[in-house]
Amino acid sequence: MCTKYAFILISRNSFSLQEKELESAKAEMTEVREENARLKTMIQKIEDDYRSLHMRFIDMIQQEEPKNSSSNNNNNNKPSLSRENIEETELFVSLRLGTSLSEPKRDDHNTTSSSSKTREDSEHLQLKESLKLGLDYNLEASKSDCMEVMAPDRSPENSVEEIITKDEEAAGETWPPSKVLKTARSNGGEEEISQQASVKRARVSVRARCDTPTMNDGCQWRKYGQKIAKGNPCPRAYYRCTVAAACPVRKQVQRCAEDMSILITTYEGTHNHPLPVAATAMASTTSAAASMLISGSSTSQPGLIPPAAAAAASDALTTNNLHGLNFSLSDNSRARPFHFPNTSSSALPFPTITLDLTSNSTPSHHSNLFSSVFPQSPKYPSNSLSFSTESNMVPTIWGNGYLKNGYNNTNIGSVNFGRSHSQLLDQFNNYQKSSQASSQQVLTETLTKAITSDPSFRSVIAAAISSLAAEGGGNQGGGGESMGQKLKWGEAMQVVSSNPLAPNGKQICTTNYLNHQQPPLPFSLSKNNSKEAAASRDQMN
DNA sequence: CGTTTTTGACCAGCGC
DNA sequence: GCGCTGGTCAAAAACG
Repeated sequence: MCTKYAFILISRNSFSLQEKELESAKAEMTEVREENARLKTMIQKIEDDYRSLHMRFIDMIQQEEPKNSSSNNNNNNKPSLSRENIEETELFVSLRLGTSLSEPKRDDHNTTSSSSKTREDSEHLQLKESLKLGLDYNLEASKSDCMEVMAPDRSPENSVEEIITKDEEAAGETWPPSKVLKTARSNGGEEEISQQASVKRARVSVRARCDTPTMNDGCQWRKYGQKIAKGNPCPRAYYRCTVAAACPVRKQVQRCAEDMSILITTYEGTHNHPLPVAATAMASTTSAAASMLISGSSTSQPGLIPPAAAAAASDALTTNNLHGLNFSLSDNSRARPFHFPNTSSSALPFPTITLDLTSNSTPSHHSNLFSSVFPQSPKYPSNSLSFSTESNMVPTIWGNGYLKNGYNNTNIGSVNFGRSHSQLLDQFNNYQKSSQASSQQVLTETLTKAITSDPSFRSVIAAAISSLAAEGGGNQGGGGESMGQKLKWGEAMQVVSSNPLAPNGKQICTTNYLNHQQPPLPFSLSKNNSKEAAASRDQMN
């Protein structure tokens, strides 16, 4: 009797439990629908914004086309190096790209809505698989002179470090190693030397989660040195571009001491040769950041530049240097908190802008990265312009800006896109799932929203566009391909991802965001020196 | 055999 | 001036 009653009770309890679950599921669905509706509205608005912005942009390009054709003639006249004739400035742009190894696996991809976690996972996967960064920029009018400011004489006499093209890192950053400078001086290149000294050096650092020794950026590199840098047990490798014999571009590759799954690739110099198509993606990204820094620092004065000066830098990007385009966005860029430290000090500080596209989704992790990304170089204050993503759909979504402070723990002049972007992007993630909108469209919308809501982000995008234009219009045959090419970042990324092997056939990391897939092997947290890396490489081959 | 990598040496800049 | 550090060179080794 009692047993029977208990059974009935249990049954009823079980039933009520199921009922509750059903109700909660229904409530959840309702919430999701409401959110969906909100997001649709938001997307609609963003689409409108994007269209208007795009139209304005096209108009500006068309307006500037005649100007460019005339100003391009001045490229060989060292247009404004004199303007740059301040002390040599070390510029350091750090871009962080990459993915998280802890990302949801493909197996996790299910469409059930039983939990928000699962939903997020599937959303991330969908985004990862489909999103592309699509500025959708038409290069029809891309005879660019936006980089001409940085483009010095290209006479045959120019030594390696002087050959500056409208290319990635553009902006006149050169690689004037002291020895090369000495050599050039012995060759009687006094004038050139003075130019070199005046030309600012920009560094573009790409931080990517990568389990291979180097990252496939589309170029061919030859290793010429390796050093143990202070504060990082992982050796720093020095590579030189071998696509062209005299290409001055070099890069440093080093694992992050804090998170050895992160590969820090620092580019310096400008390619003096056509870039392979696969290299254009990275070139575009890095040139965007570099040009931003160059432009910003060109207006800076020793020491902290006032916000107005920083804003001027921003404005220079968004208005003057963009092909001379009036990329006139709202003027709240004045509040842009850039900081270009004292360029004449002995410390040669590196303003650092961090495009944090590694997936660091936990706030605590952000804090860690914030303070210790580059612990080995405390002397370099940095500007960190950080673009983080929450998963490995990396360049597809920019946002969730978590600051990475490049070289010390002082958060000076950082630009943080903050949670607003993150939330926005989350919303996009959700929308992406429900609407199956074209990934590129979503991305451009995302960018548009970001552009319209954040002046800093705006500047970066503007610089990216300018660099793309420069490549299209310049002699970067491989980079710009051809005039009128509809260059989309996503396409470029796909090109890269389709080429997981370096030209020399060795496996290198295209970064997961390029591959749109998880790394095949879990990254070992052991000291990842070059030998282990080589072993890993061998294993993968 | 040509190319790439490794690695110790060298150099310059900077701080003390 | 000295030591430290980052960056580069270049010979030797490894690789294909």
